[in-house]
Amino acid sequence: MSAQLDAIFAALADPTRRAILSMLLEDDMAVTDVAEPFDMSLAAISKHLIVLERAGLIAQEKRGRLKWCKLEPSALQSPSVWMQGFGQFDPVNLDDFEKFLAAEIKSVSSDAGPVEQE
Amino acid sequence: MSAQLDAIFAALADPTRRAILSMLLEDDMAVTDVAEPFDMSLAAISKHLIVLERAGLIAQEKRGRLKWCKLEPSALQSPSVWMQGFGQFDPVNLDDFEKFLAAEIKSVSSDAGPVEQE
DNA sequence: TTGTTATTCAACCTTTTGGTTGAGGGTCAT
DNA sequence: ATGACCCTCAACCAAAAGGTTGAATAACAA
Repeated sequence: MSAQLDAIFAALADPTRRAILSMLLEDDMAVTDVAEPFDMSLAAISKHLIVLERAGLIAQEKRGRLKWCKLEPSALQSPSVWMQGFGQFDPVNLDDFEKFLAAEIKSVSSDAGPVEQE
Repeated sequence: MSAQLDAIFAALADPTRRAILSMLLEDDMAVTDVAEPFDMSLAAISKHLIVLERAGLIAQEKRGRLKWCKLEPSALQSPSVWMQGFGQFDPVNLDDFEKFLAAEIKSVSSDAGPVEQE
């Protein structure tokens, strides 16, 4: 449905949220741990996570007092299919992806996100 | 860069803009012709086209008094690569795309977009 | 029980988004 | 030159987005 694509693309349009997804690619994390590298309030991160969940990009499961967040990569399939129809791209390879991911993480950490260097 | 992904995903998050892209997939069009099927002002469509152009998803070229809009499919490559890295999808095939596109157009025409039926 | 930790909720604020209308500037035909 | 057509600009508006703070809830630990 159209609204689902709306939600997914809107969720992906924010660099903080994309950075969160990249973090979750490595491991499931609790909310506080997701928030740790960002220079913004926990409540703000909590909101971002809700946006991601509404879009179906992550799932959140409460265990004890921690709420675990895990990636739902299959949610990216429909927008990916939608997009690919527009171009005659070469089949995507993981090397390209690593490159983009590295650039993304670097730029996010310098203006919006994880603060590792200062 | 991160800001470019921001702009592209944000541009794709609106169903009117996605419908415009789908229309341009079939043919280059002038602004007025792009606007014709939509139930909104020409100025609104003009703004949508500017958003799409800023994101690099279309190019606009003025010839005479008409301003032609054409798709720039290559702009979709980087976000597509970014997204694909999250899933282990099957290679995308065009049949899947046709299906999604049909559903998209249908749903857009019933709530936000081209008004063919009344 | 008391306190600490984890997360969300509620209220608020500012900026952005998506739409409107009306005026105006090019471009073409007569 | 006059007028019709194509498109954008400017000013405005309502709603949504993205952030804040402070209080509230829930689960564990002492």
